[in-house]
Amino acid sequence: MIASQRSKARDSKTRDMLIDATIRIMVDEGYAAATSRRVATAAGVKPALVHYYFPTMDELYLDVFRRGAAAYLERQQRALASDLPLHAFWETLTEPKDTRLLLEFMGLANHRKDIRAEIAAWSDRWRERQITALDFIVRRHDLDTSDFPPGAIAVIIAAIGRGLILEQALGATVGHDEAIALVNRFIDRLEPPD
Amino acid sequence: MIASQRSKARDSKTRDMLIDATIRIMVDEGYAAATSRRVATAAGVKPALVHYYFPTMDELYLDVFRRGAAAYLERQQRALASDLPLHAFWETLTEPKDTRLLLEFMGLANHRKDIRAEIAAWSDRWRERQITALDFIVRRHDLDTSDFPPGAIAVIIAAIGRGLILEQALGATVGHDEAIALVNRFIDRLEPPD
DNA sequence: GTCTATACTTCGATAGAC
DNA sequence: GTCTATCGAAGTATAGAC
Repeated sequence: MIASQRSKARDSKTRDMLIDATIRIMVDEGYAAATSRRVATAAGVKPALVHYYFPTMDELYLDVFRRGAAAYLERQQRALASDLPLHAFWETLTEPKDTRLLLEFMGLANHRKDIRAEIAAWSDRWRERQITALDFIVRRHDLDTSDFPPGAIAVIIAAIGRGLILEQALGATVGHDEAIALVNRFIDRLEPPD
Repeated sequence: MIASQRSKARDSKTRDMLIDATIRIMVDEGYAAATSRRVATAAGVKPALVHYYFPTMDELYLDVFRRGAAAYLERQQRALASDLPLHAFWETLTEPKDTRLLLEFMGLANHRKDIRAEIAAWSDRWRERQITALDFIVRRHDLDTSDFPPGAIAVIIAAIGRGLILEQALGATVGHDEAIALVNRFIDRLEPPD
């Protein structure tokens, strides 16, 4: 095999701890708080070790993102293949921790241009799978795809899920309960339970 | 008057230039790039002057936010008082620069907890005015507020607007045209032009 | 693999000349 | 009001001992 001697120690407990620590800090305090020193301290090691595993901080961020992005895609695909795919998909979109992390990476993308392309690529990948599944769902329930364009639905409910999480993080929740109820009503109509 | 000798030079050309520079940097490169040195350079002055007008960086950020927030509220109210308030409101939500800046502040809120309360307070203020106006719109068009709960509509279309801007910043636009078309269809139905 | 030690940069902030 | 000069803290990153 050619592609397996890239970086040092692809699978290592310490490496995982550094990644976990980075996630925790990004979610709790924002991407700007995830410095090499902070990450090292949170993982219980010395700063130099961060650079042993990740020569630059961008490589750490990219590794964190890629790992999360792949796991997220798997979860999404599981949701979209479940009994009530639309309901399950909506649940993944409102999972606080994952969504908060994704929002931080979207902010980081604006700050570190090198990382932006990676995030954009994964966003498109997620979106395309969502559209494929939603298209199937709409057709299965004998609905018109021009009344319920899968692409539009994917964009919209993802935006709503993230918007709710974003505002919740601020502590601003006026209208949230009503919005959630409305989304649930829509989802139940498009994909009746039972 | 008592409350007018707070900080130095409330109205000053240099002060305005610093605020403008901060906005520009935050929008283009993210809040983490808006350091005292970067802001000073962008405004064509020396870093010490930033601290003359804004003793701490948090005070600069708060000033930028408050100024933008107040202007935004005015624009929103103008939109909500126009001929087609819902249409006009939707336009304010998809204005790229303002929305990008707001999203940066939402990220900053996660990084600088001192600033979070201010943003949350303004979010609630915007939202309440939106709900008041939407409630009026829904009733005027003889629609049922239980079919179109104003709070839900406010939350949802704000989330969609921001979501579109956020993804556009990444360069991820799959499904956006369809989503915009669907929103426009909804808005036209709820508030028919002519 | 993990550490100590260190180099170099950038940050926020202050003192004091002009 | 604006600058020069400077401080101490924190940032990324590297060299080299263990």
